[in-house]
Amino acid sequence: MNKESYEQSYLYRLRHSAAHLMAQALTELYPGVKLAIGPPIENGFYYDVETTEALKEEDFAAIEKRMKELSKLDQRIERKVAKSRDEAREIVLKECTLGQGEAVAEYKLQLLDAVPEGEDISFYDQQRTDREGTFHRFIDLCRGPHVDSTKEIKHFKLMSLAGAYWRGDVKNKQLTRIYGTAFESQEELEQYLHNLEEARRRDHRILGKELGLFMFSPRVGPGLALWLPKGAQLRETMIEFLRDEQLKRGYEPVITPQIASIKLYEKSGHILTFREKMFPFMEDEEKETYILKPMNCPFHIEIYASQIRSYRDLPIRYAEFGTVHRYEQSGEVTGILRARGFTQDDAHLFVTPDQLLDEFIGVVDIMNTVLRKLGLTDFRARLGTKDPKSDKYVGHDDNWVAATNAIMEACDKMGMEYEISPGDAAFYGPKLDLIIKDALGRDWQMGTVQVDYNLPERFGLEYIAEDGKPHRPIMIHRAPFGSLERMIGLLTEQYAGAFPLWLAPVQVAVLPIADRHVDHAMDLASQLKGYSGDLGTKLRVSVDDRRETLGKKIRENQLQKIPYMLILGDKDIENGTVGVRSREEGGKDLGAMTLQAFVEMVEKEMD
RNA sequence: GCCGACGUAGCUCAGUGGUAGAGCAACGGUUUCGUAAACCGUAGGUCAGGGGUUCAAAUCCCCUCGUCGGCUCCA
Repeated sequence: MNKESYEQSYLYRLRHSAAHLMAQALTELYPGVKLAIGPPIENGFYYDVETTEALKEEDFAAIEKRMKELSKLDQRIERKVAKSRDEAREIVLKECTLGQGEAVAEYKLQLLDAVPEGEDISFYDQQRTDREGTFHRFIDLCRGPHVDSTKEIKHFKLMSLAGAYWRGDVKNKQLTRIYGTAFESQEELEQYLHNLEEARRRDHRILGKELGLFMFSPRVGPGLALWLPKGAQLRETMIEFLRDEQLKRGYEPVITPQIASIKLYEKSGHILTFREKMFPFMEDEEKETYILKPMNCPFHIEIYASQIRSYRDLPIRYAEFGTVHRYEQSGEVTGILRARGFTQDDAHLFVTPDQLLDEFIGVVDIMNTVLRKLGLTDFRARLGTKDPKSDKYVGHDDNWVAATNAIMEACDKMGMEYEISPGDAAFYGPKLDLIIKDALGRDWQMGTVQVDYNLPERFGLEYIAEDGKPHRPIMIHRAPFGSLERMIGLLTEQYAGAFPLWLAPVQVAVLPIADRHVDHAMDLASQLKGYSGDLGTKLRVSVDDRRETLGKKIRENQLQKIPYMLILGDKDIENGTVGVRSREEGGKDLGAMTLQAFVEMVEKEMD
């Protein structure tokens, strides 16, 4: 179901009503609770509240119990429209607060003020007297729509608690957000919970450990990954792929240091706009301050600026797999999807205004090539623009407008659809980002292209044009993966660890059946690796020479998601064949074939 | 950083105030095996760290660190 049809659906209304039912239970159980907002969301609903005492997850059982009781009362949910803003205010203060007045109406009054002029101000009212004669009522300022009766809300579960800033602003008070979910049937609810469990098994942090890709150590520090041999191989493979692709397209590799004097960052504007994301500064004995690099761009700019550049030299495309460190807040670190140290597949293009459009299109093309190769199809593009209200940007508005227009023009020309997201620009310019969901449905920004008029200006970059006069180049910042860490984390989840053959850290496992087959297995592996023989291939091969049963070796290599196993016993040695097993379909026996035939098969698969 | 949850052997987990456990992995031995876990044995723990309550703490309380779900922020 897509977003639009979901928002029109009964399920969406049901969840919205479930949020109200939860709020009703909360007002009864916690007198004095201040209600803020409670919308339906992608997989359920939440309500933000302010309570006098901190809520705990152990309170959920009591809240759910009361919700069930209130549901059974069969309260009719009725829509009421206030005749005027004043009347609406009266309802909020007198009825919504159930006599507690202004003390609990704080957020609702603010929401009322935010209802645009001319729009209906509606309330949803649910009430009933129970068998003991107690009157229950809940009326809430709300656009709706809702279901007809609380009786319809039967299959729900409270999921988690979180702090959430009022109106999403850190400067505001932090409220308590209660997340829940609701479905039309018990089966669907259980299916959803089951799917959550399944998604957890695809989590890159779990697979990363099981498959030996990467690890973290508290002695190294949060968000600082240690890459294990298989994970490092994966990185090398991805780097090799992209490096070739870039060389083909006229990129030139450069290499720059991990730290630089603070002067570089004063010039770039990082100190003004990026400081809180940088690791603590270092000071040497001469009192020079150094900074661990959070971005590669100023370094590439220094290389550009080191010589007089002619328009004949442009475009210049400097590429670097540049490792950067950013001091992410402690609660924000998420495995390798959000780390404190990560490597960008970075490049900076210095172009003339005439070249901008073509170069931008060239970058989008390389991104498409990358996505296709990696098999990522489920992504969306987002144009991050400047938030006019924020002061976290550098440069003149004219530059911003020109850069934003350039991106839109290029996208239109390529027929690329995108959504505009104000406030998601980089501090120096607007950007086009690719957004992909992880196993748990969270959005992550992956590849990015950014058009930048501002850093060239700050650094006074020039090239000599045909007219013999200095002109200012435009920069394109771009990273098709985004970062190796995030991309590998995401790919791990997309493929549930079963990487495509070209990417798999170990492509082939050779399994000798008994000790007497080990020498032969070693020889075979050496040929497949291209170290001996004339198979004309270079595969990544392991030999499982442990003294274990064949069944066990197969099981463990299958769990390691190794694409092919070659089983080697007396029959094979006699016939000059190997028994080939594919990891597909839970392990498929492809029968005996010659090594040559096997190599032809895998080479074809990798084309 | 903030709100909530969690932290027991290398891994997955059991153990709710009274002598720290299991499976897998490791190690030693036996087995040499044809498509998803051979058999027997051995060893392994400051119960994340620190402080407190108690005759007694893995278990209750406080602090710190780390991890997880969110918020904010981001490749």
